Amino acid sequence: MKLSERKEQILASIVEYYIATGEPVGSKTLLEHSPLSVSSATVRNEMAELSALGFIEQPHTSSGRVPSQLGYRYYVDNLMNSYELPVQEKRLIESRILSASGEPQQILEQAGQVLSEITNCAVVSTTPCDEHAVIRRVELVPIGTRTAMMIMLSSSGILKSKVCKLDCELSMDIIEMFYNVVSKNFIGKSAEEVSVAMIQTLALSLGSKSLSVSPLLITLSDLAQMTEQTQLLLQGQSNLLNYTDYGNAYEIMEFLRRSDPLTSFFSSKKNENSPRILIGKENQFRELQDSSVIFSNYSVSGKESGTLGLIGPTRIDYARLIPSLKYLTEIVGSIMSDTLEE
Amino acid sequence: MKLSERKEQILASIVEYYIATGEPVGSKTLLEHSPLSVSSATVRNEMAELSALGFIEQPHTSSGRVPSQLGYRYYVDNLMNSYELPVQEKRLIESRILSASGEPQQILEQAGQVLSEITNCAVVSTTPCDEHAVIRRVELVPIGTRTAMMIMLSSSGILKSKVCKLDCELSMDIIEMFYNVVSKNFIGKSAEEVSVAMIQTLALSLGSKSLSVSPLLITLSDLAQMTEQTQLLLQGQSNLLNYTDYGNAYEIMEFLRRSDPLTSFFSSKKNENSPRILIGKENQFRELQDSSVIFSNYSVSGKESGTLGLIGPTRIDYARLIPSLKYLTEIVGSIMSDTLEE
DNA sequence: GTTAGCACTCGAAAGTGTAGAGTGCTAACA
DNA sequence: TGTTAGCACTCTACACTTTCGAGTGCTAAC
Repeated sequence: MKLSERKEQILASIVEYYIATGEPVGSKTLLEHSPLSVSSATVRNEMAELSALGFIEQPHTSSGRVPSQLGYRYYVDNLMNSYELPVQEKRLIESRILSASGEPQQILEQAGQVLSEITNCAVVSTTPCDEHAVIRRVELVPIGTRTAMMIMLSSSGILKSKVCKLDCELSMDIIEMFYNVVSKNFIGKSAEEVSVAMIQTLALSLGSKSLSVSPLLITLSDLAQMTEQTQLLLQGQSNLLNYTDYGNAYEIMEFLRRSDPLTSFFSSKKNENSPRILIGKENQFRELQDSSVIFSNYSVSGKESGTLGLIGPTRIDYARLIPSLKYLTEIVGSIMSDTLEE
Repeated sequence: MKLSERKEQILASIVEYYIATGEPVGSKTLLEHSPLSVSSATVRNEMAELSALGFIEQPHTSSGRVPSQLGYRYYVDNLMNSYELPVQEKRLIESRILSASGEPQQILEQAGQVLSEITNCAVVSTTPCDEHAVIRRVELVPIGTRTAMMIMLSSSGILKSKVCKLDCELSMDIIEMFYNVVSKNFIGKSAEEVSVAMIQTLALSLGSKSLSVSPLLITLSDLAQMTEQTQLLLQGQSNLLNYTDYGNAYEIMEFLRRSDPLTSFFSSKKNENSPRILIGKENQFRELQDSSVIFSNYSVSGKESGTLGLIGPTRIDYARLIPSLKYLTEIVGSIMSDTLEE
């Protein structure tokens, strides 16, 4: 549906004023903050129609208007002027992210930190997950006589490590055998392929030696699983406390902490266009019905790999946040790709 | 100061009832929840004296009494019966922590998770920091032709890694030279000793080859710094939102996020007896004047290494939390020590 | 030293009144 | 026909008052 130009102007004013102040907008107030040169009565008439069409709502009979979910949607789709990040700020952001250690986790952590600061939203991000990633390298670093740290590196740059305890001394023999087994059976395989069954078969084939190697193989399969699993990072939750009249902050924070639903939600959206904006009930989660979720995927080496998302009240500043999020995903992707470039 | 037995009994009742309900306790209510067989008037007389002595306070003239900071202190020092964790729960906790990867960070993360669940407090913990720890191992894992991941392992079990980008190809030559330099100059040294000056001197001594190795050395010094730095982990903040009438939760959460003050606070207390209990203004932080902080150190291989801490309102259940915290520090210490055992 | 009784205090909750922002409708106007 | 001024009406926020009850301190008697 296409609104008249004046209605659009009024709707945009309502959305922007409400986003800025959190106060419902009356016809008079609106005129004070808009270039419109008509009387308040005219505005009232237009507002009544916008109400009837469902674009704006009244918290109570005699209060100003507030954008409805539909109103926000129309605004985002048709009226919003995206604000472009100034180059200076881009530089600043870039340098902060480059100060991270270069590992995906750390890059995301820095990016999330920056994003939560500039957006005042909660930030969620998923670690890169590439179904076609393969195990590139496995290292075994002895720590004690019976303990070693195993490190797994995947082709998508994920590094995981785990301490492994053995039942017997970790001799050169065992280490050598382990590396042999690894290079023959694991390197170049995807993490998914490393199943418990596969480990068992392998252990059997080693015969008597399997006893000493099997703790290592179990650790290896744990690592494969950890590599395969997408992790959800959560930052800036405390930002949500700043919004008064924004539902039960505790409930939202608890929901975010339970990470699983969001992780699978993001994975399912991985190949769709981004950024995606879900306003209010457009998202499926009961706990986020009063929230907006904006998310965008970053690509590592040309492949969609993970997601950065923002969560805040529906009255967040879409025009400012969307470009910020977009820039952050671009830069996260490019820095991660850099690391992996051959 | 020693109170009479009856006063002690009354104080204990007040503290316990108030901790349980959050409601100020009146003389009548107190009798309903106490085995005391005197009249409410007698209790009132005793309460008046306890007020005069500063052990309890009245939020307003005609309301029940609430323990003062001094009252809590007396309770914790003299009246509290520590509750012992049932073996079953201990088992459960242990198994959850053992499921972590064995790295200090992960162990702490699990422990913090458990602790925040059973205490309903915010949990802070510091990674182990051992001034006498030395660099045990440095590994260089090539990722691309010009990128490599460097991994540093300290004798206290800390594992840090960073991606390093080189200006030229990472040849076998360079790798070999790097390992040489490392084993000659870094292994067995403490992380503190790795200074910028030292790196520079070293680079100079390598002459023409220094150009290709120096990015690696810089990364090495970054890693040394990361190893040396104590990190603060923060969990269960959202628990704090559950306490009504508990100051500005946002302010507290922001304070916890700024981690530096707490990190240095904990480091300064590392060699003191634990657990330590700071009630209300007994701690030095303006933001935590209405909170209690309970912390306890864990030792790895016999040396005090890091801290687990709980932060909540002054009316937390000391009798229950202190044993839980104590048990968690014991188990964290023992699991970490296990990993390092030679 | 303990207790019953009583007058007193004060906060929480519920009720009342008012100011002000905002509305919808109508009739007049360009 | 679209715009506007005017007006009666609605409803919230806020301040103020009243009431209720939990709790107190004090006193006199046991």
